[in-house]
Amino acid sequence: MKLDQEQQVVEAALRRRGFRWTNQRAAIVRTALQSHEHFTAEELLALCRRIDPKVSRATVYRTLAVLEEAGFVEGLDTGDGGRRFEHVLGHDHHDHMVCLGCGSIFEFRDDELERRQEVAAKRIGFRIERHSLRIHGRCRDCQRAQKGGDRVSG
Amino acid sequence: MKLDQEQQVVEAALRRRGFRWTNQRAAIVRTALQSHEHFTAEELLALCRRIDPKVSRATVYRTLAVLEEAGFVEGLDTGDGGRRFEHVLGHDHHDHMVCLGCGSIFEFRDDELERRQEVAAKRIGFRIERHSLRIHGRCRDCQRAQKGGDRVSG
DNA sequence: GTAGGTGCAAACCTTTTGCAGCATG
DNA sequence: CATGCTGCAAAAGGTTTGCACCTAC
Repeated sequence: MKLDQEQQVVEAALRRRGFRWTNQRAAIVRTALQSHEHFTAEELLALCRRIDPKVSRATVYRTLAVLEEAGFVEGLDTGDGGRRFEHVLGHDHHDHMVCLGCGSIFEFRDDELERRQEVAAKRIGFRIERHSLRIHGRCRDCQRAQKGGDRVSG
Repeated sequence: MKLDQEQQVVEAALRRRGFRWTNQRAAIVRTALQSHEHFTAEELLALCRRIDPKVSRATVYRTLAVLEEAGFVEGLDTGDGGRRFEHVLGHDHHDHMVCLGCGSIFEFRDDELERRQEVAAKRIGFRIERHSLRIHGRCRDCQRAQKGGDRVSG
């Protein structure tokens, strides 16, 4: 599925829900769809402003909330108080491993993992809306680089 | 293991790392150990002040950082920008479901879940140091309360 | 024409920091 | 008695909100 087509999917979905389709939203959606990185709200804002320099921060946040609610975007806490987002159109759901050495993010998916979570939730009558599994550790390269260097204090 | 004993474990560990043992830290550690809830920094501050009314917010944050670093406390993002903490002395590892309706936190543990993560990590040569699985959704009670009220707009 | 959306700036909330004074080791 | 810790208050992120204006439908 290509960009224009994806954008139309989002547009249609939002309209169907009674939202208006504004230039700002078009810019934001298009920018988010184009990004194959995990972006912050601030980064998204900067990128949007290349298309339309007067998109405001507030609109980016408001639109991200709409998109998240509609299921086109997923947010993940970075662990330092911030959040990053990714669009999920054409992606399968996946989880993340974050390298503490270099900050790289590795995506992975395991159906059994998903299933076990459903089971655990069902057991207590909990309805899952979303989840975030973040595994922190060291990627292959950083393990190699770290050999012999264990910290004790800052 | 009882409270005094646990507190001494923490004290000894911090001293060993070269930290001083102050009244404030004693109050904070004791309060954290006593709490079998997931507390926010602000809540911890309020509780500490019952023991010692002049403990400052800054000290609570600074001490939480030390405790987290030392592995006595674990922080978890609540998904709304905030964080909650729990002490891990005498606990097994577990994951969390956070209710978006009422904020309740449910703990659960699934060995297979842990195992699958190890497998996924091994597949790409990633070494896990820690992970956090947070499931966000609605608890049983909040699902009931929400029935029939599907939002379309704010 | 009228909701709903937008921009701006200020408010918010949680966490961090600079600095002078205090208390621990 | 030196250094690390503390309290205060201000600063620093990141996100939300009030309000008047604008625009899609």
